Amino acid sequence: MGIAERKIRQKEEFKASILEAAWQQVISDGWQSLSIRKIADAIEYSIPVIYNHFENKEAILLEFTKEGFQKLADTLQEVKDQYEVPAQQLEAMAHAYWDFAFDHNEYYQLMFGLGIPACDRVKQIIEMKTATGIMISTIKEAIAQSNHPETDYFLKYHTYLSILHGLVSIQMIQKEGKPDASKKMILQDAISGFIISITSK
Amino acid sequence: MGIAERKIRQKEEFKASILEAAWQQVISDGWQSLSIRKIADAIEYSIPVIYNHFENKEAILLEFTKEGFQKLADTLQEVKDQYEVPAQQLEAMAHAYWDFAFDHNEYYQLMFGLGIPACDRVKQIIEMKTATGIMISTIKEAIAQSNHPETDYFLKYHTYLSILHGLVSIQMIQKEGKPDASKKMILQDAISGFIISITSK
DNA sequence: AATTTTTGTTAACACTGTTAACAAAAGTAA
DNA sequence: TTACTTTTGTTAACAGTGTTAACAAAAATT
Repeated sequence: MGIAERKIRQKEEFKASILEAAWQQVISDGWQSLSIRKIADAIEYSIPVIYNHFENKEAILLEFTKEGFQKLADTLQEVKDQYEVPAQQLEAMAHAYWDFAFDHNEYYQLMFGLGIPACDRVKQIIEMKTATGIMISTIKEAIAQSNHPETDYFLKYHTYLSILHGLVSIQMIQKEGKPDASKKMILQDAISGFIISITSK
Repeated sequence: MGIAERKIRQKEEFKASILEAAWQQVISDGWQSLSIRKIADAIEYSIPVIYNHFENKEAILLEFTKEGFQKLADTLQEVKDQYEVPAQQLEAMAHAYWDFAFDHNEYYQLMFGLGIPACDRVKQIIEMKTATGIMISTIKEAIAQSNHPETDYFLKYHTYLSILHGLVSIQMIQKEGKPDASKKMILQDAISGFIISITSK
């Protein structure tokens, strides 16, 4: 009986079409002006059908948040694989992180900014752990090869991520769109300082 | 004729009472659930009176943002004055920044986070320039006394602020309330690395 | 005392997210 | 095919939001 399978397939397609319409909204007018009504309007269905597929609006945004972390994780892994030395990996990943933030502005804002972090549920985003896992492992490797292998890797990871997020978000507040290449010097400056603090004393 | 003066005084008081009611709302339920209606209810007036004193809701939040930057500037200046050596000043200011962020959580979220930074108007907050001015001048002094007086101070300032904001906001996303003292080691770690990058090669 | 200005209110508009009540279509069983 | 059940979708409403136009009341001015 392929009938049941067709049904769940259609359900998946419907869900995807909702997300697609929602994403269209997000990239054209920002996630703040995303509304259930506009989504319903776009897919030419009534409002409550959306609630058959998503518990609420937050669930839709959560979907994008997950997507964002998955994309970030993929990007980081890809970049990491292009190098051998942990220090080089950390530097390359920092630049990739920066590029991701500005190339996928909407994702980044959903993942971090936005003020509706739904702090409780943040830990339940396993895609986030994927991304952080890649960073942590690289930090660990860098520390292992350094002159101070007893260094607290979690502290260093936290520092690494904070520097990256800080640079990105300060830049985002001041300017919209991707900043010019000269602004990347700030990233280079901060991240090389960080790497030195690990590799050598 | 003290009559005109009384009027503007009353107007000021009214404005202040609006802000007070609003702030009460903010600290009890967060700025996201602040509403004009609740304010009107609290001050026992009808809704439109608020619009006689504030252009819109954003103007009210902007007021708090300014207040926040002013408080931050005051705090930084006060801490800075307790030290002589720029490097020590930078370190102390970093800790003061951290404490401010968590002691005045609501202010900090309005000042940076929140996703409604109203990017256009951000530059018009002169209180922000006051705060950044204090940091920049200290960075300049630190660079002047270093072995590399030709270092780009604006780049270093940007790095300094990014590290601080990054540390704070990452911490805020993961936990609510003030983090335990051990978490401050991360700040210590990052900021001492930064200071070394200025003072010595 | 009449008139203008300020101040405040009521009521509405145009939006939000969300849900209860109900109709229509689709699938199942006799 | 007919009767029944389940899924799917719609209409209409509730409870909110920011904002504003039209109007009444109070205060100040002439």
